[in-house]
Amino acid sequence: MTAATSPASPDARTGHPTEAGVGARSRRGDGDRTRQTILDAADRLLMESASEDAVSIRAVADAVGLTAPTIYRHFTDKSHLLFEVCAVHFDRFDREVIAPVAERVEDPIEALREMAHAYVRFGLEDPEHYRIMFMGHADHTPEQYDDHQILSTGCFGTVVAVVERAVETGRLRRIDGGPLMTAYVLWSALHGIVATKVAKPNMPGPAPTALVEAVIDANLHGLAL
Amino acid sequence: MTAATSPASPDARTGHPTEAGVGARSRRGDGDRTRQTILDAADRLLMESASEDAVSIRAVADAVGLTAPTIYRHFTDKSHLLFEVCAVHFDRFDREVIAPVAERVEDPIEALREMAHAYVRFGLEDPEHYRIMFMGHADHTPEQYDDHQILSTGCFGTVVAVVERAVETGRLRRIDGGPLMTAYVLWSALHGIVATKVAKPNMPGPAPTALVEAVIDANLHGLAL
DNA sequence: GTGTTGTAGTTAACAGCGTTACGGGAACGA
DNA sequence: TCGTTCCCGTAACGCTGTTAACTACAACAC
Repeated sequence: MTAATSPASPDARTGHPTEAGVGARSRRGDGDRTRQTILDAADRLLMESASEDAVSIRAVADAVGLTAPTIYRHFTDKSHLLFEVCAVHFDRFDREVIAPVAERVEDPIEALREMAHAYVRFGLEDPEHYRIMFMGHADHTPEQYDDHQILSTGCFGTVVAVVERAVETGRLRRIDGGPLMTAYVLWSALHGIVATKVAKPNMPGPAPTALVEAVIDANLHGLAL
Repeated sequence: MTAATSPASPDARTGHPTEAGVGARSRRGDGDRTRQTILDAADRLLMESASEDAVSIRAVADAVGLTAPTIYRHFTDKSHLLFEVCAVHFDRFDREVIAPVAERVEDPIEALREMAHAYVRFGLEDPEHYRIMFMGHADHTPEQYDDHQILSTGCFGTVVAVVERAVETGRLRRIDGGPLMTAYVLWSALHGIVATKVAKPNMPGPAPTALVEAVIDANLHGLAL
């Protein structure tokens, strides 16, 4: 990568951190910088390999020029590392995509439609992140991501708020279970679309974009005659 | 289990196969019986442990009183073994649950409603089977389950037929993409419900049954006012 | 009865995994 | 200068899926 030093070479004590590597032993307070370097490397590995299996502790360690046990000084667990990597993506998605739509788009229906497309686009962009966050075994999930946390991470609250606005302005029916249930209904369908495409990218079927349109239309206007 | 021999003991050459074990070396043509024994053991392990990780090749081999490499004489791969285990469940579900509903229930709408509930019930009954079949990495999927096969396994064809009947009898709208698209819309929502509950059983939210009702109602009558 | 063949099984081993125990050295405060 | 603290490496454990090489034995032909 860089010309200065061969990055992440096993025995290179060449001095300063390389692009992705750590290089010489970090200073006393530089643990956090190393931690961030590890996060970045894991993120990159996860995106490039598109498989959680390829992101082994040893692979991450190699990528940053450390040894495997050192990772455990910065992260308690492999699942903690991976979830933190994914949480960054989900947080940014909520902050930079969903929240702006909620503010920008006046019409709640149109806002929901835009969010739906953005959500599916986001899920399919880095499928492995989506898989780890929403499709992984609960036993492999760190405690802090259990239950409510994983929902708030997934921009669910923003959607509920928009649904509430739509119900209050008379754009959506009020169903049993309230706006929360409505949000779950919509989210389930979108999650189904993403989860299918993430798990089986080559499965035949309609293009996600067309399916999202159909799902929204069906949920809004109904399929029955 | 049985009183005759200690099942699956490492060195027991005591004679006849035990309940789950193979026991004495099988005859020339008895390879298929051993194969089935392995399938049953893997199925049982998968249901009891509720985790694919617990179903290691060695664990299966131990359960039937064989050594790990022997498994490879009957199955080319771990994924092939697991998928065959799951395919049995899905086939039976289609044959014994979905198909009878399609025949028994005259009203296509009511049939779809019953199928939807049955589908979710089935998925949550043995979650690990559902996870392996529909939520696993495509790279871990044996070739013969790729693409169309996995769809026909999942009772999709039966649903499409019912939707077609509903459209032709004027019970459902004809949407862009035809009955196939309608089936995908409905299936996506159901898959979303099951996939969420399979991955995160403790996640807060409405009970699956209530959610299924809400999803069906929304898709039939629409949420918009 | 005596090979021969093919099947079903074994043992040993490889490469990789997540993870832990332990030790050493550099950087800091005193 | 001493002692503490933080960062990291080496070695190792027990597990995984999988392969190679070999053995035991039932079934067949002669």
